[in-house]
Amino acid sequence: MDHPADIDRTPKTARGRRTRDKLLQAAEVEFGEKGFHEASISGITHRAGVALGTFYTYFESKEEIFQALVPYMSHRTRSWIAERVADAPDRLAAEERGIAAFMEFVRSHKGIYRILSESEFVAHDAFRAYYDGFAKAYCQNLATAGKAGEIRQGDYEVWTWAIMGMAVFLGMRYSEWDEDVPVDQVAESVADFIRNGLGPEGDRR
Amino acid sequence: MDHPADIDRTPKTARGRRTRDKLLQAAEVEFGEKGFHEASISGITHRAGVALGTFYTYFESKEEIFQALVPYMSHRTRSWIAERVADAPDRLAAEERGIAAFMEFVRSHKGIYRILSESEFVAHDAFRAYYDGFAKAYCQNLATAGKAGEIRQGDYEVWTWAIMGMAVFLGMRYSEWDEDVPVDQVAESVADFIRNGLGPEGDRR
DNA sequence: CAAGATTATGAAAACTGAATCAAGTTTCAA
DNA sequence: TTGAAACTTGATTCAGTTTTCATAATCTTG
Repeated sequence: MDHPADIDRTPKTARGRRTRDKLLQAAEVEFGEKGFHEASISGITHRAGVALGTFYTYFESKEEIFQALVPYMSHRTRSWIAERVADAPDRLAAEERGIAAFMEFVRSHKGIYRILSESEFVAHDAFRAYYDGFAKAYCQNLATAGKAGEIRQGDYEVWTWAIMGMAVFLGMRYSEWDEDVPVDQVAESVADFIRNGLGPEGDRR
Repeated sequence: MDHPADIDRTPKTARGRRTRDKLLQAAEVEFGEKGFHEASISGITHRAGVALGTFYTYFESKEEIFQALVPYMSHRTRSWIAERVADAPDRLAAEERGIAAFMEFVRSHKGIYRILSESEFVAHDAFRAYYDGFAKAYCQNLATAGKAGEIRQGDYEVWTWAIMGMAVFLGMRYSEWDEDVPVDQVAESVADFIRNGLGPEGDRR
């Protein structure tokens, strides 16, 4: 697994950029379908309609192309959600829409979801950067909402990670494993949880 | 990757059982340290102090021994938590202790936690069985607490998955990635969230 | 349009690690 | 004590992959 050192593999022409893109798109399908371990470089070049050797013009290894995929996937996820949350009247409404949007995203982009999840083991740095970045923005949102009196004061960072975890697990359970329950119904139940907690009525403390 | 079909690989003698156990223990270390992809069968047999061929007396493949590991790991996780939650006065106290226990478990058993997480991709059936089983018991607990008036009525299944997601993400963030924040402090913040939600004070609906 | 740079090709070489197997050792029931 | 079954060994085989490289095609620039 040794490579010709750190050569510059950036495409210099339009053709090069096109080919690199074809490889990335093909990799998205290949990894999404087979997972990292089962995927092969020849599978990727085959899907891209390109010779095997061409791969090494732009990437050093299977790991590297996978890694290159993660920021792009994470960007797509975040913009999908952002679009659908943009016009929420307040933070708590945004939470409900955000969960619903995330679940819809997983249902319609199984491959991306899989790549993002698997990156925890294959491209750990990219994975961590993705969640750290998301969390930072999210935490900021909570703090702002806190100032505006839309939500309580508290440990926003911990709450951020708690909510991200909720979303990911609900996406796994109700979008990846089983699509029978309508997204909005799940989102409503979580939103209720996020707003009111589980404590008995009239017994807040 | 084809194997001599479905031969009976159960050990028949005490020596056999011992060797199989050595292999499982070695596999726990090897997988925990390197992850599935990087781990090798020769690495496992080496750690077990056993010849390469011996592996195939008891297991068919790397996948199979990994799979065999998951139920055992999941059992250890659940009993660790159960022990520490047993004497909680009520459900909401149990939640707080449960999160803290889980986070402590991750801190002190990194390898096991890693295997369990990675099983999503390597031994998907075992992974799913683990979470389905856990969720079922958990959901039951919530329902009982609901009847007893310790928590509100609601969609216990969705809430169950939400809470499991919280725990997993908080474990990742505050036990795997960064152990600086004390476990109890995180647990307290989540417990507050679980009890009261984020909605502004005196504005429950 | 010529020449230099970039990109594309795919057969072949190198590599990797799983899987086999024939030969030897240990166990244990009779 | 004995011998058949269970177990162990590790060099070798093997299937599949990655990686290289010489050659060719294509762009780009002056």
